[in-house]
Amino acid sequence: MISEKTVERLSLYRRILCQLRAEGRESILSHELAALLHGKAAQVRRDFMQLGYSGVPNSGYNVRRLIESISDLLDSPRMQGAALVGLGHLGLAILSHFSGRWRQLAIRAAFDTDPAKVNRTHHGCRCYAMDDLAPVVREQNIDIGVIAVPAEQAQGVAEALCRAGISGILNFAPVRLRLPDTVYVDTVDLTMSLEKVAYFARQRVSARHQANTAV
Amino acid sequence: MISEKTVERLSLYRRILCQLRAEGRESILSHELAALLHGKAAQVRRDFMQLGYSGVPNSGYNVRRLIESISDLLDSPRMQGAALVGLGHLGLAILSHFSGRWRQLAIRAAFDTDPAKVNRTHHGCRCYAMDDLAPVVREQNIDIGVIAVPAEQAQGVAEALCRAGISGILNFAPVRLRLPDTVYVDTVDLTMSLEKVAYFARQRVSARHQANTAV
DNA sequence: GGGTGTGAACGGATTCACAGCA
DNA sequence: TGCTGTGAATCCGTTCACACCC
Repeated sequence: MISEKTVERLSLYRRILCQLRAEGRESILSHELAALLHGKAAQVRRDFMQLGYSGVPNSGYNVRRLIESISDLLDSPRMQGAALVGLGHLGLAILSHFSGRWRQLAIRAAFDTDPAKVNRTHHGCRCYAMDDLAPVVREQNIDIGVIAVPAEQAQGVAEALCRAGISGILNFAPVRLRLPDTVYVDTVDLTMSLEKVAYFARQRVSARHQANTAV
Repeated sequence: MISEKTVERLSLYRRILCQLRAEGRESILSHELAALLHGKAAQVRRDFMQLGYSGVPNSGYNVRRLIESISDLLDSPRMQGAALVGLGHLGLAILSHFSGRWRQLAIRAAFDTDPAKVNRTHHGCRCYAMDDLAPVVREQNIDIGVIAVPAEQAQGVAEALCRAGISGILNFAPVRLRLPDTVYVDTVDLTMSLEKVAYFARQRVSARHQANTAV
C-alpha cells in the first residue's frame, strides 16, 4: 500500500523531526521540511497525506504528533528483533551503529564462524556459532536478518535465515540473493555505490569544465 | 545522459559478466542475464542499447566485449582515486572491501583524527591526519571522497573535501549533506535501510498470514 | 524459430496548481 | 494572506510488442 520510496522518506523525516524536537521546535511547515530533505513541499505534504496525518493551514505540522504518527506506521507494535550474521569489520560497524539506539528494533544476536568470536559479547551483543542460528532466531523471536559475510557465503546464509523463519533481510554482500518472495530483501551494494559515484563525479567534472569554457 | 538506475545496473551486469567470463562463458542472451538480475529481458537490451553495444540475434552478447564496453563507460580513462575519511569499523570495512580490487578506481588515502591511527598503514592504505587532507587530495589526484565519520562531523568533513576539490562523495553518515551541486553526492543510510526492511518484513508476515487464512 | 533493437504503451512517482481553510 | 490537501498534468523508468535479422 505505501511505497518503498515513501517509507524511506518517512524514516528520514522522523530522524530530522526528532532533532527538531530536541531543539525545542514545536511545529514545522511542509516547505521547511522539504528544504531540509532537498525535496519539494508538495512531496512532503503527499507523504503525510498517505500517513493520514493532517497539518493545520498557516501553522503547519505539530512536530511531536507527527513523530508519533510516523512511528505508528514504521515501528512494530510488538518489538522486532534482528540477527546479524558475520562479525568482520562491517558486522562490527553495523553493530556499533545500531547498538542500543532503538527500542522497537534491536540487533539481538550475532553469528560468526570464527571460534574466537563465538560466545563472547561484542558491542553489547552476544555472538553465537552458526549452528545455533535456527534455535536462537526462534527463541529470541527474531524476524529480520542482516547479512555481512563475504559474497561466497551470502546465499547459504540467506537460505539458513529463511529456514529459521525470518521475513526480511538486509544484505551487504555483493550478490543478488535468490529467495522465495515471502521474504523482503534489500541489498546495499558498496561496490555499485562507489562505481556510481565515480561515474557521476566524472560527469560533473566535465560539466563544470564545459560551463567554464562556454563563458 | 545515462540515468542513475541504468548506471547501477551496468555495474551489476559487469560484475556478473566477469564471473561468467571466469567460468569460461563466451556469450549470453538478454533473458539469461535478466534472470540473474531478477529483471526483464527488455530492460537488459535497452541498457545495452544505451551503451551502444549491439548483440547478435540468436547468439546474444559476447561476454568479453560487453565487459569492455561497460568498462569504457564506467571506468575513467585516467585512474580515479578516492579518499576515505574516518577509520572506525565502518571505514576499515570499506577499506578492506575495496583494497586492491580495481585498477581504475582505488582508495589512495585514509584520514582520521585518532593519533593512534595516523601515519600507519591499514589494509595497505596510508592514514593521514585531517590537516593533511587538502594537500594529499591534490598531490594524489583524488576526486572522490568517502565519508565514514559520525553524523555530527559529516557536514564539516564534506565541506573540507569540497574545498580540497573533490567532485563526488559517497556518504555513510546519516545526514543529508548540504553542498554545492557541482559535487555529486550519494548517501548510504544504514538506519533508513534497516527501518525499511523492518517495515516491509512486517507487511510480508501479515500478507502470508492473510494468504493462509484466506484458504 | 528464436533472438535483438526499438517505437509505443504503460505505470508509478513527482510536481503543478488551485480550492478550501485558519 | 499563506498555508494545507489533493485532482490533474507531467516526467521518467519499465515493459510490451513487433519489425528485422541470423
